[in-house]
Amino acid sequence: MALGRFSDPALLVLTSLADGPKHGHAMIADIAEMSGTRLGPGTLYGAIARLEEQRLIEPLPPEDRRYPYRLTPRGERVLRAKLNTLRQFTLAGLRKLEA
Amino acid sequence: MALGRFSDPALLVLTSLADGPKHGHAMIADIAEMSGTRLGPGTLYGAIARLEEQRLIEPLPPEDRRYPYRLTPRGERVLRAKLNTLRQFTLAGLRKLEA
DNA sequence: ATTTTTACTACGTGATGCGTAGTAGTCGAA
DNA sequence: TTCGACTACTACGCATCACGTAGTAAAAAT
Repeated sequence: MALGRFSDPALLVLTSLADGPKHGHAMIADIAEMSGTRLGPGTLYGAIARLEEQRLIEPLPPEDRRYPYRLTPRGERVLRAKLNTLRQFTLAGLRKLEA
Repeated sequence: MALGRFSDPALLVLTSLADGPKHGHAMIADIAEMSGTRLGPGTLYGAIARLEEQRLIEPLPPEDRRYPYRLTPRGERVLRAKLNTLRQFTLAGLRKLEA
């Protein structure tokens, strides 16, 4: 399966966790502020479950009714690589548009 | 529906057309070189059909058995906006990872 | 003449995006 | 003290999309 299937919500979640652990609801707020995209619960928690299966994020002990998650080392590596690739890709694309 | 659903293959196709019209097979080669992702025919032509429906790309007169496409003005605007957003997003994400 | 390459079309499955509805705890105000 | 609003999820389901496989057909190469 690899990581070819790396869709928007998953990337948003990983990036939201890049500066520290967060629980679901906090991610929604963070992502909305960061990107303007407000994920619905189905979208968010679906993405979270898949990322956990892939060991890119992992749960922390629950506090109250909150289930915080953080990046795994692997998740951090994958995120960094993905962001770098994307950055280069966008620069190449914008350069293409100039010509 | 908007443009929220703007997944990888669609972005790859638009970006491939950013520096000039191409037909399907040429896009596959271009995209593979550009991003390392080799789209299968189902993925590529599905994305092309959807982008044409959305008037982001349009067909040119066929040559031989080739069906070239080019960006519409709207497609170019949308691509530019998307690439800029993505670039800012990736920079913000990478900054988060530093801290 | 046969194989290979080019350029697609057709189709099906499973994953995923995304919305709606529902649950349950907490908190402040009437 | 009960009513509503907010927080933080869970459950469910439909429609879309990614992606692989198979097949068609013409042209080029051998």
